[in-house]
Amino acid sequence: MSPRSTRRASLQLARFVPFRLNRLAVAVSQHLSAIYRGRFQLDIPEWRVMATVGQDPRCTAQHIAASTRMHKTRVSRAIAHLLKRGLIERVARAADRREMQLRLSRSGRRMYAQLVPLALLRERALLACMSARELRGFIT
Amino acid sequence: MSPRSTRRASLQLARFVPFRLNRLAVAVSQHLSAIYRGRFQLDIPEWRVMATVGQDPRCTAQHIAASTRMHKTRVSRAIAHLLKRGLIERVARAADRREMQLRLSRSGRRMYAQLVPLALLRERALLACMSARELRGFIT
DNA sequence: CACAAACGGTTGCGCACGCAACTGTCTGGA
DNA sequence: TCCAGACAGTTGCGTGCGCAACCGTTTGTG
Repeated sequence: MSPRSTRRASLQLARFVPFRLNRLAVAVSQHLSAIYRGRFQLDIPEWRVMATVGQDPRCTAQHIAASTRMHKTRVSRAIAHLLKRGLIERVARAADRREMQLRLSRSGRRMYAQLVPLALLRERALLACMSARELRGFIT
Repeated sequence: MSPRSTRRASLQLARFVPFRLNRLAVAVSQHLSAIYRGRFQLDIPEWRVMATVGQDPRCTAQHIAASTRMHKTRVSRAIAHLLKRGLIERVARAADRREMQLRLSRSGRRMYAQLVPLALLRERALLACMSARELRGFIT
């Protein structure tokens, strides 16, 4: 019988699934974050906004917050940075002047075009490495 | 052929594995964090220190940092809190007066005894829910 | 034996975050 | 028609974090 199911259960942090899940996610996040920052000077919230706006050209801050599950203030500040850098543009919608429609600027589209294949490449590399080494052994 | 492997690859954030991994980890973390806080008034770094010290009664801050991969300042501050609350104790080691040996106090052991089964219970519940719904579908 | 480098642990500082409160806009009753 | 409540988005504030610099201790090499 494994130590996990002996009479008096013991807790080994290194085997505790929520902990391992978090550790893995942090490692992956930091890895990608370093790439985004080095290549595009984007942090993760900004990268997510770029990715979301790029795939849905009529999206709004609200929509980004909902689909990425980021806090609306985090979204707001990321958008502010991207606006200042001229990577995205904002148009007030006549139908409802509260919400602002977001879309990539010309330079934003240029960045997005580089960003997408790089992200997909990294995802593939991680999955290749993970599904063999990590993900298989992760649950067991 | 799936949209992911068409000629011009597209990036859907909601399908992007690093993003989903992070989202899942955050959700699990917040779930547990709320429990730890509500039940024991512990945040996550403090909880990790309790778990590590509890399972290795001659451990040191250095050891905690290495095994949990937390930054040493984060560990230091968590230890400071737990000391102030009297949940752990610290003894200078004669062999090397730089490192401090950590162990649970009486009340710390009492808390630890409640903490372990609760954590294992939550892990089991999460795995039951995840391996069916999330983890299976996560990779696909 | 001495001193520079390494090491365990702490602290000052700047920064990103979430909460709560705010502004401006829209909506649905009474 | 009007106004209370909801909603999109922003901002002030307190907090927790990581970096870098620090203190005291140990180690190894001349």
